[in-house]
Formats: sequence, structure tokens, C-alpha cells
Amino acid sequence: MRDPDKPQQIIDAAIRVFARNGYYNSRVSDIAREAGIASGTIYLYFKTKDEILVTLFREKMAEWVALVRKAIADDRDPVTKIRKIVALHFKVIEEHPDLAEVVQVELRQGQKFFRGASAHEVSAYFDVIQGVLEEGVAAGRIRRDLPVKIATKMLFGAMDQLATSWVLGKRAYRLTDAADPVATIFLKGVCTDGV
Amino acid sequence: MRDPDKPQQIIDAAIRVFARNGYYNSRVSDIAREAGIASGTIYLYFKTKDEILVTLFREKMAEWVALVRKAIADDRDPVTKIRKIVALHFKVIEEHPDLAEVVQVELRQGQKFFRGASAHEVSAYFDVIQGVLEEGVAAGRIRRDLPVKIATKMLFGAMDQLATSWVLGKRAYRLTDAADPVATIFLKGVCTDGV
Amino acid sequence: MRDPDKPQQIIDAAIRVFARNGYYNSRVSDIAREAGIASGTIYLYFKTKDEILVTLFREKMAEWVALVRKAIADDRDPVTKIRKIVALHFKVIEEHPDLAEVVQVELRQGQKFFRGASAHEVSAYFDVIQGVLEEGVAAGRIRRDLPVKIATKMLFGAMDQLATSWVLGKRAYRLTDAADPVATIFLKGVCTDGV
Amino acid sequence: MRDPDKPQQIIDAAIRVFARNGYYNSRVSDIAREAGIASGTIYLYFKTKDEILVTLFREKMAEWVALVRKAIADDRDPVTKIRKIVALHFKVIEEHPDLAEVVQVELRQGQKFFRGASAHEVSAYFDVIQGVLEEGVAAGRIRRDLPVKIATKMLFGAMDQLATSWVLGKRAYRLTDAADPVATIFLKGVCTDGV
DNA sequence: TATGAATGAGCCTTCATTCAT
DNA sequence: GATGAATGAAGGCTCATTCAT
Repeated sequence: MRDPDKPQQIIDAAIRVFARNGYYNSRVSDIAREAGIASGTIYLYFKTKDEILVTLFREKMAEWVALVRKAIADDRDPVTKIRKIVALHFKVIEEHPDLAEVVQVELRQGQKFFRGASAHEVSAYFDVIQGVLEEGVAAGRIRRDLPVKIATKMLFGAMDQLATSWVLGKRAYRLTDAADPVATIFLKGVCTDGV
Repeated sequence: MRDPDKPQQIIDAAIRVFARNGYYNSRVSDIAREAGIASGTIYLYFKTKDEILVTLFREKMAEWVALVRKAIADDRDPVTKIRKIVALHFKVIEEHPDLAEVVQVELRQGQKFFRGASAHEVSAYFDVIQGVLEEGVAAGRIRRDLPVKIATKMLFGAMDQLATSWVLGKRAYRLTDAADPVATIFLKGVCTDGV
Repeated sequence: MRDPDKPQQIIDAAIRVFARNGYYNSRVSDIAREAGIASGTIYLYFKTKDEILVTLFREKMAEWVALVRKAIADDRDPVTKIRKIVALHFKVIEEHPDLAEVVQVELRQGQKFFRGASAHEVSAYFDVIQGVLEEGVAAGRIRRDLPVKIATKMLFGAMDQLATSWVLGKRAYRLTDAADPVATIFLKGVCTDGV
Repeated sequence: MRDPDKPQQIIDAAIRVFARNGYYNSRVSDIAREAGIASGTIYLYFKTKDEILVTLFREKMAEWVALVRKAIADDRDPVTKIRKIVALHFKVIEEHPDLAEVVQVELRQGQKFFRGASAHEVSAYFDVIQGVLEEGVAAGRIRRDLPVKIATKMLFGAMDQLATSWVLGKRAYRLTDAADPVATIFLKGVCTDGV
């Protein structure tokens, strides 16, 4: 009989609250008020405040990875896949600015201090990128001598930094406009021929 | 407020403590103990706990930028400069693991929640990179149509992500080994000719 | 408020739960789970958590007193009555270990903080003992100069302490074995002639 | 530099507060107010609220046992010793009514739920009584066939019950007046000859 | 009548900051 | 200046009680 939507409502409220104030400056009662429930109710669905953040990370990262995986599933060309990954990354960030704030600002804290929360999901995202690069190498589109792991981190880092700048810079422009340039620079860096 | 070494001692102690536990999980008394002074003494030199973090960021980022500026001052070739920036970035991280932990993990929090602490210094670092890229464009070494700001953020993000992975991954390998590959991929991405 | 067994089931569950954790460390929901009902149901039969304890005490003490009264009703000899009271006291404790835990450990709290819960029943027990002693005085079996009230409290206290030691000492031995020695010592103390 | 009187002041305040409301109905802030300090200060001297109660028990019981030991040290006659123990027990209770309330009402809870707090000291008191009884047996003043452990518990229980009645009965009379009768009844019960 | 999700007052404990020494 | 004991506001979490179903 426990309301199956409550956990989601709580997480959504937490995203908004954390986006505004950060995890450590947010009170559980803030989340409750934002969710329109009593603070005690939160503890029917989450054991601790920490668990809210951990669950939030895990769930959102998993959704994200699934989305990305699905988006590139039908493509044959690794280069196209990379372009789609970048475009989708920025699109997701742009369409979920609150979530973006939380993820961009809190994720590293979370990775370090919350028992590896989301570490698995984050690395799944890395795996997707790395997989595409390896396909590219196999297909001859990407340099055979490319250090794939390093390139993977570079692409992620590049996208992540663009996203962070956009988030911290009050989102004054369209992030998705940067997708093509970013993809192009990266692809030029790793491909065998011109892009 | 006499002792001119105290602030530095406090900041150095804070770096070690924050590296271990993060800013929010560190107590002022932890910093005091690490510095070998009484916690009240800290308040003779810093108004609040926040101020320690802000000062820490500002000072260390400023030192870093100065170091980078100096390192590339004598070079003529923008490509060489980029290679040096990457190498130096990784070298600094590797040689100051405690500082690296703090910067990699806490900086975004700091930028968002501590009244733009270090925003000026961080953007100065961006300026250095951007300046080199613009030189490169002027010198014909870098594509004329390169969106320089985006490329700047990409390089920073790439380095930053490599550094973060290294820090979170318990520094199991030599970060500096990644400097050349990173620089090469980036330069291939932005230069007019092969690198 | 129909089901006439529910209150008893709740009290029995409460005895088991209180025995395990004590009144203040037990949750209403613990009692509900132990009774196999929902916690809200408890409030159909008891106004507050306090009331459960108060009712429990009152009911069990009343049963006890009735049992003792009945057990000695047919005897003529006060000395025999005292022996029976002691034997029965220990037998009841031994046969209801959960109840014993609650009564031995919580009763004083209850007497002090729960509006004299069970005060009436406890004093009824004292009355029984005192009545027997007075009979004994009248019959010449007990010293005429015996301060009867004091002796009453002494006997109760002695039995109570033996019971408490047994309860706290994890019931490692047979409490009923102590009945005769206890009765004998007490009777020697109060009787006119040898026992 | 930490104030060496503070712990005692806190314990004394706690005794008054616990006497009034019981342990579980007392707030740490009540103790602080009673002690004239801030509630945070309590945590400079005690790790938890529990620890206050445990320390209180241990300390007071140890003082008590030491007092009793000293009081009977010079006597030769076991019978006199028993009389002194009873008199002193009641005198201590009467002179420290707040402490008496706490000990009489909370001690059993404490023994059961606070990791054996004071168990050692309580049993030390039992040891004193038992030692005297054994002396008495050796000296031929007390029956050779007396079950000493049972008699020890009986005497303690008797004194304890008198004390409890006095405490719960609003101390309407002089408890010390009961010392001689109590001792006499007990001694008649255990001695070889008349008392 | 029975349920159990929801409520929100309450409390222990922490810790940044102050200030008497 | 240096100390560290003292402060007290703040917040995570619990749990008796209520009430819509």
C-alpha cells in the first residue's frame, strides 16, 4: 500500500533542493517541503539523507547510460555514434538543468565520500564511449595507436567541462550549439582521416 | 596578527585535512590539530571556516597559474606551449596529491557556493590556454575556424578528468605518462597540419 | 471495540516485548508486530502507550493477588500461609519469566511515573501479607511486639530481591528452591517460638 | 585546563533531574539548565546521555560501598556490623533523597539495559553483607546451616524495599526509625541465639 | 473494525564561533 | 597573540499518534 511514486517524488524534490543549495547546505526538511510531504515521510522511503543522494545518482546515471546506449544502438558508424553521444550529453544537461547542477557539482564529492555511489554507473558511461572508440579502431576509422582509455576520459572530461561551464555560468547560451564543434575537435584528434 | 607564517601553516594543514575528509566532513578543530595550534587561533587569521577554503583555492590557483605562465613564457611555438601546459598540469597534480584531492573534488562546490571563490584565478588559467590557442591561430598552426573558447574548455576538461580519475583511482599509475598522449590528441584536433 | 480477545492479545504481546527491551526501548509498532496486528489497531483498545503498561500492571497484579488470596484461603495456620505465599511468589515468577522481567524491572518506574498504576494492586498484595502476620500475632504464633508493617515490607522486599537476582542473573537456577529457606529465615525472625 | 569540578556538577544536576522525571523523561538540556551550563558543555565531559547515568550509578554505588566498609571496619561483632549496615543504609537514603529516588527507581533498569552499569558496585555491596554473615557463622553467632547467599539477598531486599516505600511514599516518616526493627527481625532470623 | 502510511513534535548530538584567561 | 572551555543554534532522525481508506 506504500505509495510507489513517493520515492520518485522525493528524489525529484531533492534534485531541485540540492541544485539550489548543494547537498550539505540542504536540510531534509527542505526536501520534504519541496516534495509537499512531512519530513518524517522521507524516512519511510530512505534510510538516511545520504541514501537520497546515492539513490539519486545511481538512478539518474543509469537512466542516462541507458538513454545513450539506446540512442546509438542502430548506428553502424562509430563517428556518427560519437557525434550522437556528444549531442545527447548536452541535450540531457540542457533539458534537466536542476539535475545537471547536482550532477556537475556534487558527483565528485559523491564518488569520493559516499561509498562509491554511482561509481558503477559512471564507469558504465565510460564503457559506452570506450566501446565506440574500440569499434572505430576495428573499423579503421580511428587511429590504431590511439590510447583508448585516455581518449575516453578526454572526451568525457571535455563534455563535462562544457556542461559545468554552462551550469555555473548561469546557462547564458545554448549548450547544444557546442555539440558539433566539440565532436569535431575530438574526432579530428582521434580519427585516421579528416572529419 | 603578527606571525606571518601562521596563515600558510593553517592552509597547508587544511589541505591535508580536506584531502582526507572533504570540506564538509572536516572540523575546524581537525585543521587546528593538524596545524599544531589551538582552534581559536585559526580565528585570529581567518574569519570563518569558509574563508579558509576560499583563501586556499585562491592562493593555490594563483600560484598554479603563475607557474604555468612562467613555464611557457620563453617558448615561441604554441604547440610546444600546449604540450608544456599539459605536462605541467599533470606534474603539479602528481607532486601535490593532497592539494589535488582538494581541488579535484571540492573546486566545483567552491565555485558554486563560496561566492565565486577562485573564479577569477580559474578563469585566468582558462585565459592562459585560450591565449596560446589564439597565438596558434595567428601563427597559422591552429585552424582558423576553431571555436577557441570551446577548445579551451575541452582541453581543460580533458586534463581535469584525467586528473580526477587518477585521484579517485587511488593514483595507481603515473599521471605524467598521460601528458603526451593527451596533448597529441588535442593538438591533432585543433591544428592545421599533422602533429 | 468488539473483539474481546484483542486487549488481552495486545497485553500479552506487550509483556514479551517489554521483557525483551524494556518499556522505553519498545515501540508501539513492536507490540503490534508481536501481536500480529497493525499498530493503529492498538489505539482502538488503548488510548496511549502508557495505558498499555498501566493496564498490564493492574491486571497482572490483580490476578496475582487473587491467586495468592485463593491459595491461602483454606489454611488456618499463619505460618503455613507465609510458607505458601513465598512458594507461590517464586512459582509465579518462575513460570512467567517474561512477566517477571517486566514486573521486576519496570514496576518501580511504573509506580512513580504512571499515575500510581498498580499502586492499588501492589498494596493489596501487601495487605494480604500484613493480614497474615496480624493473624499470626492474634494467634500467638508471631511476636506481639512485631512492627507488622515493617515486617510486611521486609518479606516482600526479600522475595522481590530474590526474584530480581534470578531474573537479572539469567535464571541460571531454580528460584523455587529458595522458597523454603526464605520462609524459614523470615519466620524465625518474626515468630514467637522456633520454626 | 578542563574544569575538574564540572563532571561532578553535571552528575549532581542529573541526580536532581532524574529524581524528578526519571531518566527517560529527562532531557539533556534539563540537566544542563539544572547545572547552569550550556547543553553542549555536557558533551565535553560525557560522551552520551547514557554515560551520565552509568557514571552516576558507578560513582555513587562505589562511594556507598566504601562508606559501609569503613563504618564496620572497626567492629568485631558481626551482629553489630549488621545493625550498623542497616542503620547506615537508611541514613544514606534519608540524607540524599534525590539520589535515593534515582537509585531506587532506576537502578534495575540500569542493571538490565545499560551494559551492566554498576553491576560491579552493586555486587560489592552484596559482598560486604555476605562477608559479615560468613564471619557470623564462623564466630558461631549465626546458624551454621544458614544459606548465606539467600540471606544476603533477603537483607538487601528488605532494606531496599523499606527504602523504596519511603521514597515512593513521599517520605512521610523517618526511615531511620525502621533500622532497629529491621535489623532485629533479620538477626532473629539468622542468629543462633536470641537477639 | 482494521490498516499502515503519514505526520510533526521532540531530542540527542555536533561543531563553528566566542571570549575569559 | 594563543588557548581551549564554553556556548547554543541547528539538524538528522525517531516514533507515538492520527486518519483516510
